[in-house]
Amino acid sequence: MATDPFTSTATSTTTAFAGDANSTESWSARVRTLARLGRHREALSLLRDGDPSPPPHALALPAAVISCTSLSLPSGVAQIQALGYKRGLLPSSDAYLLSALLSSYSRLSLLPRAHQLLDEMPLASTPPTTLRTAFNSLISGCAMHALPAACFLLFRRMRAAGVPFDAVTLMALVPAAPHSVVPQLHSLLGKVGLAAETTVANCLISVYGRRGAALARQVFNEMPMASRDLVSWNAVLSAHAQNGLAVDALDLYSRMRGHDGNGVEPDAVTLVGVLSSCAHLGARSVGLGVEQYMQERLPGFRTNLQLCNSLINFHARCGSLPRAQQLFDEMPRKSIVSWTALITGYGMHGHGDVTVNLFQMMVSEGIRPDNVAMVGLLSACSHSGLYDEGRKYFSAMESTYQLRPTVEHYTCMVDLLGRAGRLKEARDLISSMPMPADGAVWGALLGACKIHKNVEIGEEAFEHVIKLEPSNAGYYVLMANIYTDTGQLEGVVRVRAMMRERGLKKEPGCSYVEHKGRVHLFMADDHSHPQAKRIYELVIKLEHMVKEKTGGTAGTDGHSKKAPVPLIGFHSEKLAVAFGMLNTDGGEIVVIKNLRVCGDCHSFLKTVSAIANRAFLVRDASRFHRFEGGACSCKDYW
DNA sequence: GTAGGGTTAG
Repeated sequence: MATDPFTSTATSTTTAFAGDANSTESWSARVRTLARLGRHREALSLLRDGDPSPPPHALALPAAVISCTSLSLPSGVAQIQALGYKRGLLPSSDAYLLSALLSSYSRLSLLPRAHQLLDEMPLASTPPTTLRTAFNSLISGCAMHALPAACFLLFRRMRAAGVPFDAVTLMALVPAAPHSVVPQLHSLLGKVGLAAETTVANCLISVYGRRGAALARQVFNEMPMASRDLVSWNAVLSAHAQNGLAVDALDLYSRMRGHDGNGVEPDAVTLVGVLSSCAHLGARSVGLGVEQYMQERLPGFRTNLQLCNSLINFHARCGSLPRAQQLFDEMPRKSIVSWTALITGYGMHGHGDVTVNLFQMMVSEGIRPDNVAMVGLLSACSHSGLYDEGRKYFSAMESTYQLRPTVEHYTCMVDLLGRAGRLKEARDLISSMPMPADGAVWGALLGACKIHKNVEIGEEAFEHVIKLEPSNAGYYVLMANIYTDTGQLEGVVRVRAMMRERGLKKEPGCSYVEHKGRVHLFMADDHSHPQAKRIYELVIKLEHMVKEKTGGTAGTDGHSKKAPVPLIGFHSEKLAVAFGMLNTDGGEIVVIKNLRVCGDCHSFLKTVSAIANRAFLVRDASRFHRFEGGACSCKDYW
């Protein structure tokens, strides 16, 4: 191979080793320096072509192995190995060369050669520390190739031969281990006094974090403050962000930046986790603060694909869709994640047409959709009422894109069919699923029954959903609302009794608005805000104006049609909007809400947007509603 | 001079 700087002179490897007369640094040391700088071709040329006096020092060889590995030159590695035997460094006298070779063969997917090399080492006459690093290298190699059984077989051999293990051994084993074994390794680490080391604790935090945040948090909490480094913070923060504990993730972020952080500065990894949590919560001010930090302190962030994707996702899901689009357009390189973030954002805003176009553009750029992109597309179709497109893309999953629909895709389809009023079809789709339906699927059907006031199918969905998620209060509330809407008060009483028996409380609704850098949070019927008096006065005034304008039937939910319409409590979004109107003169008021907007608030906000000539952008639990001029961007389809 | 920790989208 002409491009192979090492094997091209295969016959002269031992005679043509180079020196560098002009350097006071020994040329062997220069090989190492060049390799360390990533100048692998130069390192190998020097080793191959220079004046071979003095002959290469043993310490040049591991560096050369690393260079060959980086350049994917297995034949070069083999030559160095041959040289190692000739010089008596192998099979067991140079621990560094052994480690480099074992790791190199693993990285080059030549595990049998690595095993062979290890097997050649004479157990009795090799120093235990050399054996230890050799085993560590190969265990790490097997872990790299996701071969847990091979890792543990080596570990067992190691212990049977009386070879000591260390933190490196266990840090290779922990991520490879089946989850049930991790606590055993953890206690082994504790017994030998290694669990407190920063790198070991970090490894445990990240592995525990894959299955919930509790154990990850425990390890983090048990670390002495001073030994927590950036990686410790990143690992524990990500553990929370990835397990849906966004509030805790943001709490950790603020602790990290404060006294507890001990001067640790967030990096791109930190910010990816923080932005993801902001996107989930709708924590606009925190996310915008992160963006500012990136611009000031991480000038290279635009070349960091993951970080850019997180920022796009944040903007797409927290209100500034144009900013998301702008960032997307400016990206030098996009991945499917970038596309999916934007697709999902347009979907949440109800721009189904844009979503479908984006999806087609993505495909025409040669990006094959994955399951996540399809969830974004299908849920966009459902939010926009694109019934035919939704069905088309669902069936294209298998026929065109070779993707097997998951339970989430079925959930989107049940939602799509259900919203379109095809409740029986939706129910039949659930029965046809090749996998067991989960709570979300039945919940989607239940939600559709709420929209279409269908008690019969609603009861069926309810029965299933409470078996699967007995403690999710939202489903009981949905069922009770179906009974309310259809005038079946005994049903309401029955569901409320179930909730009481099971100790379930409706999750309190809350909304917030940001104003002048501060977050103003409102709960339903909440009087704690300093401006509460004025806010309530405005809501009551608006209620009266709305009633006049709509002829006294404000709610669309069929709430008591007779005589004086009672105010339907003071839902948090009304309070938040009123606060926004009192404190700003124009422009859009952005409200983030934890639950879905109810029918009454929805028609209230539509009418108020016309009366007051203001625009409200409300992000609820599943999408955006933009109220302007008496209408909502969801076209009453949500 | 060798082996070794953290990352996004529904």
